[in-house]
Amino acid sequence: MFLRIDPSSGVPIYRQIVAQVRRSIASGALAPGDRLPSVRGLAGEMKVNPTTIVKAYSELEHDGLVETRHGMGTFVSAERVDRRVEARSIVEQAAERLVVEARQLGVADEEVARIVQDTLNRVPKGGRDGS
Amino acid sequence: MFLRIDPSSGVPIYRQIVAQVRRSIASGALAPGDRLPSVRGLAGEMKVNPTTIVKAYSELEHDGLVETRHGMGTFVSAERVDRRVEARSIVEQAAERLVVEARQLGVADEEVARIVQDTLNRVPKGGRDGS
DNA sequence: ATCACTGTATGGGTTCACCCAAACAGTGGC
DNA sequence: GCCACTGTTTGGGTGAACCCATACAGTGAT
Repeated sequence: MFLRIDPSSGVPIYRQIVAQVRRSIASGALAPGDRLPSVRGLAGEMKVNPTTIVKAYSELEHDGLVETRHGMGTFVSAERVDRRVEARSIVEQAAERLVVEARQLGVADEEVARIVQDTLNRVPKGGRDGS
Repeated sequence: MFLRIDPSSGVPIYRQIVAQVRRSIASGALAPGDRLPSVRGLAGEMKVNPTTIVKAYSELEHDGLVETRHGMGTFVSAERVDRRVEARSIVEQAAERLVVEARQLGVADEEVARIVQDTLNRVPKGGRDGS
């Protein structure tokens, strides 16, 4: 399988899964329409509870990267993926600029994270919802 | 006093205090060398536990904005304040640009926070080497 | 209908952030 | 020493995040 996690890294398991699936999609290892491993199958493979996989897949679905159909499986979304990957990469670049700038100024990491969070809270959300 | 908090806003009390002290310093309401309200005094005023104030002051000290001397009080740091305020404001602007960009692209808040966190983890801290 | 797969929902245990009450400890004036 | 201030430390309660075990529910082939 294409997933490998580290249960003792402090990073929640379901987030590790989310991150790796995301990369697999971004890298093309998972193409639109492809089916992800089944909840039970993947859970058995990495010796985790199926609910944990569900949580990871739910988050991916909430972000529009995958679609799940009850009884059939979970699939990589068709259209929006490219846009999202692009968008993410743009945001990543912006984030990197931000971090580099902060580092040069000697601003602590926690500080940077806090500032971003504050900014997210401050700016009105507008209408965002998945689907 | 110059502090006003909202215990039911979801934002931790100690973080509200930190933010407001920070602004007071940035705006000049608190100058280098000034003494902050005592832990007990401030706690009594806003009907909170002294420990909560301590946590806020500790965070401010950790960021180099204030210095505390046991038995005497907590004081605004002398030198570094200006630089830090400036740095923070710069980072804030960068963060705002980042958020605005992310919003326009339809990237979810959690996603943005995650990207920033990932970037912080990815870029080496020590200030040596550039990826 | 049954079977073997798929995802979904519920309830419990562990861990951690946040806040509190109360006891501990330093400073300086009397 | 005593006292009235200052910051510090310890232990506990509440709630949320994370993970789990287990039972519930949809799909499609037989």
